[in-house]
Amino acid sequence: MTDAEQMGFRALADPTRRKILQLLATNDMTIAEVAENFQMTRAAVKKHLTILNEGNLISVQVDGRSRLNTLNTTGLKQVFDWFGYFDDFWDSRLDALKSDIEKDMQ
Amino acid sequence: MTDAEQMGFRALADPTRRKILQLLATNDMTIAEVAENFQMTRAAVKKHLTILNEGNLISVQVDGRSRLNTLNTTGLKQVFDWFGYFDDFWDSRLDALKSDIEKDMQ
DNA sequence: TTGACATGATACCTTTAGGTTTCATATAAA
DNA sequence: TTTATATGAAACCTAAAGGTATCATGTCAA
Repeated sequence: MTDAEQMGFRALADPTRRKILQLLATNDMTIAEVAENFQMTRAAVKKHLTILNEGNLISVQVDGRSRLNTLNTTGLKQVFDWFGYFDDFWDSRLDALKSDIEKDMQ
Repeated sequence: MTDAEQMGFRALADPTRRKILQLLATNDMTIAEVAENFQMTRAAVKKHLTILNEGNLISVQVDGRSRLNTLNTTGLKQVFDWFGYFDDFWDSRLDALKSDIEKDMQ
């Protein structure tokens, strides 16, 4: 069983899936509604939604014969947390940038 | 030509490449040094480094016959910025870090 | 209860990814 | 100048990814 972090990164690697997340950030949508936004079959979109779900990036509310896909921040946070490893590096680069700016302003 | 954001996400999708970035966050390394940390051939590691470079996640300093791979925050930042789209959905460190950055930039 | 509709699921195809092996090239050292 | 060393690069293999088409299933409506 692949770990959650890996599933998240894998899910985010595809541009269609990232766009789906952005769509779902605006509105919860059924599979059919999501599919309207792409030039691929509903089956293909369904596969992407499955992968997003496995990465905990979306969750699904079953409502009769339709399923509403909603954004799930759990997976986003897991991936996001990975970046914390670079906080120090990041901050020092940020400091460098800051002093460059200050130098320019003098 | 694929856009920079996509190259970054693609580069981060592989666990070996993420580990390489963590190694390089500690020390700049030659290809051979990076390869010592994995059970795969140097050629395979080289491929990973190429993909990381294409995603602007590392940069390379040529030094005679050896090449020193160093972390490049450009690509990290590009990927990181993508998460900004979801700011409204969470209250995580993203908001904290972003406001820190904004404060520093003032 | 019958038919339409939203989705699930499987088989299949093509391209991309990740890996190996092998050989070429450039530079450092003897 | 010769030899060892660090890397580049190409050919090749296998598995996974992303897509299609097709059919099955569950649910709503008439």
